[in-house]
Amino acid sequence: MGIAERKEREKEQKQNAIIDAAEKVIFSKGLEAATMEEIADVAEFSKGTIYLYFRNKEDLYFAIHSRGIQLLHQMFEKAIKNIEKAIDQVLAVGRAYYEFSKVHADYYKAMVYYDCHPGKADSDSPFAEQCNLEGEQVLKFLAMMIQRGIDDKTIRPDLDPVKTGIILWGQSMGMIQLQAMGDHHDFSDNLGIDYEELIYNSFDLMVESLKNK
Amino acid sequence: MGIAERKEREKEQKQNAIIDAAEKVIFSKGLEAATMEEIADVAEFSKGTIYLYFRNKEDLYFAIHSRGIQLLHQMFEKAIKNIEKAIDQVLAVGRAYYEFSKVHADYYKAMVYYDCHPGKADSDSPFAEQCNLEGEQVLKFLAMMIQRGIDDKTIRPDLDPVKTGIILWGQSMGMIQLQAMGDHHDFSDNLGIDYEELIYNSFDLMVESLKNK
DNA sequence: ACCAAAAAATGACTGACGGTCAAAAAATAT
DNA sequence: ATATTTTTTGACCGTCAGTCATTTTTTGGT
Repeated sequence: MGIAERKEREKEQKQNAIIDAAEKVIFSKGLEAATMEEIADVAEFSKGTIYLYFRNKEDLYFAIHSRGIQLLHQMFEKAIKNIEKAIDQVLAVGRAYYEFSKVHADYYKAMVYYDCHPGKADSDSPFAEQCNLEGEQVLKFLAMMIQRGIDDKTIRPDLDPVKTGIILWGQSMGMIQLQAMGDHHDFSDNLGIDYEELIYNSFDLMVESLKNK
Repeated sequence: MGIAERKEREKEQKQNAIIDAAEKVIFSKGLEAATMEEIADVAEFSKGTIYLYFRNKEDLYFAIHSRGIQLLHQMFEKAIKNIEKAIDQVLAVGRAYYEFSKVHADYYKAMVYYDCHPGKADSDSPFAEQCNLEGEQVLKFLAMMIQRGIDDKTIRPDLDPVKTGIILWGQSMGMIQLQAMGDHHDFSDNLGIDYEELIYNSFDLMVESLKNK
């Protein structure tokens, strides 16, 4: 009797359809302006149904966030594909991150929103859980890259791979966030700073500080 | 006739009293949970009066944010007081930033909220303006520090002071934000990472990459 | 085919909150 | 004492997240 399985599948399909709708609405109108009612309309469900599949609005953010991390992770994997030395992979991953923040700006914004938000205490939805897991996987990816660099002697052997991975993550995030800040506030448009160049400069500095000379 | 002047003074006092009340409420209940009604109660005004002094809720955030930057700037100034070499000042400022994020966690959170928020288009309140100005002053402070380092030969002469200042700012912000993320999501508590150590490590790496060797 | 029980979907309703504004109160000027 | 201007008020409005009694659809036994 495959009814239970079919229902399981249908439930997941409906969930994904709702996330699709949420993306459409949120990406076009912004996080705050998007209403559950409109998301429901686009998903062709009633509002009440949305709440059968997601605990609340925040939960929908988590789901979108999760898709974003997966996309980012894929871009990271692709970025290092044809690069020999791990130290060069570090730069490639940094650039991929920046690329992500531009090409998938909507996902990026959703992710930042989640990261910067104090998050209600009861964030124990399956989607929040998945975000954490996927975040850890990205960190693991970075740590492995550093380890390869130590192994192939292109990265200083005195660095801790896990910690260094986290540091790279944090510093890159900060630089990219800086640009995002500059975008929505008028913050320092005064000197006409080229953020792309600045970010690449910062990546160079970071790579420089890791190099095994 | 000093009535106009007195009224001016009173208006400012009332404004500050409202910001005080907003801080009390927002710092104790969080940004979202705080209501204008409660802020008004604490300030001992009616809700309508609040809106005579502030355009909207966001405007109150800006005012709090502005106080936060001023405090941070003061801590930066104090941090470099008795330090000779500019390169050592860089580290001191980084540590002061981290200190700020811990000691004035409430202000820090308010500032992050502002920085990460897409910000409604009409952010042309006097308080938003002031935030931008104060932010630029901090950047100027950092740029001057780098310039001193180039002058006293402790920092690489090939670096652009303004850009490098911004990079330091962005990278430090990213590292500290990482810790804040770890605090409210369960993000990578798995490996029991000591964030304080990690942040200090990252500062060391940054300083290292600036040193004139 | 039929029907009862279970599962899924609905949408009117609630409570809460940000923001407004006509009216009231207070301060000032004449 | 009174007219005028400034300041304050709080009832009111529209909106939206989230709920739940009711309806619709699906399932499984006969």
